[in-house]
Amino acid sequence: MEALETTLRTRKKAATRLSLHEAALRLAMERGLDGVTVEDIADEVGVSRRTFSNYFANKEDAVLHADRERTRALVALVEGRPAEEPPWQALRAAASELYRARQIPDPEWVAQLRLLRRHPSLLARQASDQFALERDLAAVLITRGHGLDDELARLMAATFLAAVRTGGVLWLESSGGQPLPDLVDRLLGRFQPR
Amino acid sequence: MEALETTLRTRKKAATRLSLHEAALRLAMERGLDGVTVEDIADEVGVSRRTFSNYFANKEDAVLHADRERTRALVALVEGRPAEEPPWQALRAAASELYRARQIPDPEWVAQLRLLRRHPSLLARQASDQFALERDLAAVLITRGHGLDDELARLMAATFLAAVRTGGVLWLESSGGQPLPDLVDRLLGRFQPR
DNA sequence: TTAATTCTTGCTCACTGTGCAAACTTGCAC
DNA sequence: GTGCAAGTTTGCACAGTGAGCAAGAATTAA
Repeated sequence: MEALETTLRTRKKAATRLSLHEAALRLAMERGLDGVTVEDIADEVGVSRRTFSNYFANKEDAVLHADRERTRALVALVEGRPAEEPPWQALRAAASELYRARQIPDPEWVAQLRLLRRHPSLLARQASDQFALERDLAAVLITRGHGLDDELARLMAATFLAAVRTGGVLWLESSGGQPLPDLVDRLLGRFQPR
Repeated sequence: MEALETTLRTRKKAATRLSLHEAALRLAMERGLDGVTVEDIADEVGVSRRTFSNYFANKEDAVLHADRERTRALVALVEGRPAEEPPWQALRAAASELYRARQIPDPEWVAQLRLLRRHPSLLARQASDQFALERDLAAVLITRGHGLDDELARLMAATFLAAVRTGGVLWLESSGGQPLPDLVDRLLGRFQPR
């Protein structure tokens, strides 16, 4: 996982993408998503509007870049869990790992959650991203065995992601009254897979 | 439920909205969503582009109109279930009722599902619609009592809608090998929050 | 150094979403 | 029916968007 191909070109691309994402998030926080144009974001980073389009299809995508990556990471974590672990337990453990891997509450993450609440169009994109990964997650679960059929795998993946998302929402609504990881883990514990 | 306020004005509006929805769905089926402009849809119905905008924010919304209504109906059905029914059972029953209430497979519904599969942007909107209703559904569940706390209610609502959505996807993938209602009911029986 | 590959940019164009004001339609009370 | 209030449709204008294309710049591999 460390053998990232890291040529100058690759690094520059990653940096630009990250900058665009950060600028998008920051500007959207300051002025609201509607108060920001694609051009504003591009200007902020010092690239052309056209270049922005080379990286992201629209501002929503730019804002949600980190969220997408997070979900991708989550799937990878599930993949990395010990094979003998039962599916639902592996999912719970992967979620815990995800939270443990970064400072909580990650300020950027919180900023994103807040934006999500105010802007339904963001929610829509986020969901779309998650759906795209539902398939992948289900595939990972099936590969892990444990006699999971396609149907149950899909259902678990959908349920799991819904629970994680709901955790975020609830946590934000409760103004962080309790640690996010605990909340999510409790939610995940409230299911009875069979 | 029958005492619909039905003035000419109201009926005309409903008719226009429905026509726009149907035109949007039909054209999208014929040419793919990207091959259809808002103007095409408006022309088809004999109304201006501006008027389209008075009814729907964009073509995705127009295509998904019926889906939105369906989910709304589902929430209403849950609300109508006997109070003594435990929450998850009420949800299952409501889903059954929803399917029973119309011909299966409803050709329009199938058309929509097919479009959803081909166009991620539709998935995004659909999700957004469902999220909006998750809150309402959770509220209904809480009103029904049974000692549901807010957290579990939200989790149940999210899980339930995810399962219903997954049912649709799986059914479509399996080319309708089994009746959709049965599939969804089995899913709902396999996985439940407690 | 050179040639090939990849990335950035500006230009253009069709399409979109919305504010606004003028016409038009409908509802309702007389 | 007439007339007025309330609601609806339309055209117009305008800023913003996403994508194709080709010229030029940067990076890579030789």
